[in-house]
Amino acid sequence: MHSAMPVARALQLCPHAIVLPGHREKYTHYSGEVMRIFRDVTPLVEPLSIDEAFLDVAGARRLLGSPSTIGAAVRARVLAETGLTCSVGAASTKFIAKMASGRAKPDGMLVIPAAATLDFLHPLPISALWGVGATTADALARLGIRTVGDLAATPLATLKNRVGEAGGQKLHDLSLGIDTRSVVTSRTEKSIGHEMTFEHDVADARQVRLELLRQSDQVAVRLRRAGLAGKTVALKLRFTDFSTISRSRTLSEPTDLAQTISDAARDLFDALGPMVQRVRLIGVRVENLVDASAVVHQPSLWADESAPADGWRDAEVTVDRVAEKFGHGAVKRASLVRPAREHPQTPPLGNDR
DNA sequence: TCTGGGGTCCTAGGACCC
DNA sequence: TCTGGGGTCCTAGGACCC
Repeated sequence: MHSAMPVARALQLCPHAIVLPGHREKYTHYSGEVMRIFRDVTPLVEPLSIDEAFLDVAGARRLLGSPSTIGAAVRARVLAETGLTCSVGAASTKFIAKMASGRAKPDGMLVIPAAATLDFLHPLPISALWGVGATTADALARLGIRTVGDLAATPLATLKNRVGEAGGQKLHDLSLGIDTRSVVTSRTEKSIGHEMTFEHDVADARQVRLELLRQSDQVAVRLRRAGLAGKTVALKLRFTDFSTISRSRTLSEPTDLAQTISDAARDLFDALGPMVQRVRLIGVRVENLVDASAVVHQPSLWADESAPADGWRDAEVTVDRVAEKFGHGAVKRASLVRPAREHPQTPPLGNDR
């Protein structure tokens, strides 16, 4: 058995295994404790996931000692204060440090001095590189590239040809130990979403819509807690045969409201037409996040019942038609194709609507 | 081997603008 | 009337990570 293995598969291999539920709150709590210890060492901490972070200790060396001294101290403190073991990788770049910590697992430490970087890197299989998964490893193997050393000896143009512009450049740089990224302490979230696999695949569209409503609500709550609003609503569907599709719509302004998110998600779902396959998973995600306090709310075209009926209704119909035909992103331009003089009764719509 | 839920980043094509 | 090159935005899909 190994990590990320489906429980069903694990039980096949090990029928007497005892399966325990997860405890997210506990993991979040301990994550906070561990990150606090990291921030005691240096303020330059970049959390990478719930249980890892980059620490820039360049400025702390005079005070705290060599990288291996600092690493040993961090490991000792985490164990003493949380009871958890952890692994440390130390190197002159983030990428090498990350790979070193991977080689140090479990419960170990590996320090790679700058001068030893290529000796450490080149014998490793390419699959050990951070960012190289099964697909990329296969594609490179077809070029006869198996180790990081092989990669370093491959012309950049060949790599770009095989795995794309950005991917090729990244692989080339990494194989030479080049990584100019610095430790970034604050990163803003790019998207917030929820998804869920049904217990049994679902054939009833109403049940799917109900779940979309629930997820939209959860996403909206998380957006508001984070003080964020998002402009794009994305729907994800996975079917019985595991095929997966996504549909998204960009709104005319960012939202953190469950109703707006849910309306968009439901529209995207309904636009797919009648369900031909049973649904295995659905998800709602809001992307293009911005600081909610920066969002200037335009008067809503749909909700304002005090507006002169004719003008609003007229505009509403146009906007609905445009949105239906060209997608919600096109609504911004809708008002531009209807000169105001043709509709003198239409109230001002605001600058960009 | 029938495959969770949270994310990030990249690509490619089309529409559109200057 | 047909044309280029650079750039942005939007959408769909996919690779990858923990």
